[in-house]
Amino acid sequence: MTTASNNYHHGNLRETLIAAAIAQLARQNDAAISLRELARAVGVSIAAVYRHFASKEALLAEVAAAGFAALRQKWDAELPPEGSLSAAERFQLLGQQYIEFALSAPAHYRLMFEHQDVRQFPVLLEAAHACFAYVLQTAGAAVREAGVDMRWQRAAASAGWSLGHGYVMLLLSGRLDMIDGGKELSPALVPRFFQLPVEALLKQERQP
Amino acid sequence: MTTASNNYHHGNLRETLIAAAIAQLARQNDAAISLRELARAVGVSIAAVYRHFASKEALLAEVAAAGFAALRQKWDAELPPEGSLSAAERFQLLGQQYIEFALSAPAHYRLMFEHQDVRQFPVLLEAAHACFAYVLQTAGAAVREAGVDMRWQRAAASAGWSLGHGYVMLLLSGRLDMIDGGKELSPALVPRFFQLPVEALLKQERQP
DNA sequence: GGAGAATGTATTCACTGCTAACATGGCTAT
DNA sequence: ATAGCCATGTTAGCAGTGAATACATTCTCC
Repeated sequence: MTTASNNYHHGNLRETLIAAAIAQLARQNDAAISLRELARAVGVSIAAVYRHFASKEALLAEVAAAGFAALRQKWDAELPPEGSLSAAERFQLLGQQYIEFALSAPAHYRLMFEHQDVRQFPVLLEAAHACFAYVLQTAGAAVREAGVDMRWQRAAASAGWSLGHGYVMLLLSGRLDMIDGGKELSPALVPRFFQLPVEALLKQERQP
Repeated sequence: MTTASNNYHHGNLRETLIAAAIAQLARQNDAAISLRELARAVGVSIAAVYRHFASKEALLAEVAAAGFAALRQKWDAELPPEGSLSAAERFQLLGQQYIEFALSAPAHYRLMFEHQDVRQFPVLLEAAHACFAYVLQTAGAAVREAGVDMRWQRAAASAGWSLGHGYVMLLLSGRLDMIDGGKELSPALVPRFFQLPVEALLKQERQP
C-alpha cells in the first residue's frame, strides 16, 4: 500500500520531495535548492517532479509552508497554556522559542522568508498567516494585561516579530559578530527584549 | 582597425561595473545579479569582468561595501552633531535614517546582508564594521546618558540594529502586510522603538 | 484485461559562472 | 622612434541550472 515494493510508482513522491528538500536544507547553510539534485537524491527523474509541482517556486512554497507549520507546532507543544503565566512572560517565551526554532534550522528558516511570491501560493500564505495570528494573539493578551488600548496590539506584535527576525538574520549572516565580538551577551538578553514592545506602548500612551 | 582605438581600453571598467550593478539593483526588486547581464549593460565581454574581479562574489562584495559606505555617508551628512540632541533622541534618529536608507534602495540593502562570505572580503568587512561602529558609538552615548553600566553598550546596539533590520526585511518581503493590514501603523511607531534597547537596560539594571 | 494515473526518456531552450587561448594597444625602456 | 612588455580586452567553450515539451513505459485499480 504505502511502501511500494516496486520503485516505479513511488507512492507519494510529493511528500517525499518536500521531506527531502527539508532534509537537504538541514545539511547546508544557504537556502539554495536544485530540483535536479533533489530528484537525484530521491532517485527519480526531473520530469516526475513536474508531475507534482507546477514549478520550482511551487515546490519551495510548500517547503516554506511546512516550516511555518512546524513553528506553529512547536509553539503549540512547548508554550504553556494561556493563564499559567503572565501574558508578558508568555510573549517573552514565544520570542525565545521562535529564535530557538530559527537557529535549529537556519537554511529552512531563511527559505521561509526569502521566498518571493507569497501572494501567489495560498498554502504558504495560510501557513504564514497562522503563525502571525499566533503572535498577534499572544501580543494582544500582553497588551490587554498592561491595560493599553487594543489599538496597539498590531504594533506590539510586529515590533516583537521584527526584533526576533532581525536578531536571527543578523546572527545567521555573521553580522552580529562584528558588533558583539562573541555570541554570549546578546542571546541572553534577547528574551527580555520581547517585553519591550508592550512596555513601549505604555510610554506611547502617555506622550501622544 | 583604427576606429576602434578608443573603445578597446575602457579606462576604469572596475568602477563602472560597480556603478552599473548598483544602478541595476535600483531598478529591480530582488538582489539577484548576473555578471553576463552586467557586462552586456556596460558593453563589454564577460571575460573582461574577470580581469578586475576574481569572482562574482568578489564583485558583489565590493557592491555591498559601497552600500555600507553610502549608509555611513548618509549618517555623517544628516545626523545632527553629538550634543545638539539628547543621546536617546540621536539614537532614535539614527534608526529612522537607517530605515529610510534601506527602503530607498531595497535590493541593494538586501545584497548588503545576503552576501555570504563576509570574512573573506576585507573591503566588505571594513565597510560594514565602520557602520557597526557608528551604531555602537551612538548607542554608547545613550547608555552613558541613561547612567547605565557601559557593559550594556553592545547589547543596546545589537538590539537596535536587530529591530531595524528585522523590520525592514519583513516589510520588504511582504510579511508585515499579513500582521499589519496596511503599512501605516508600524512605520510611525518604529522610530520610537529605537529608544527601547536603552530603556530596557534600565530595567535590566534593577532586576539582575 | 483495460483505463488512466504515475513515472521515465529524450530533447530543446535560454540562462548562469567561469576559464583557457588569443588579440589589442597603451606605456615604458632603450 | 621604436620594440616589446603587459594590463586589458575578446572569442569560444565547459559544466552547470531551471523550464518545458512529446512520447514511451509501468503500475494500480476496477
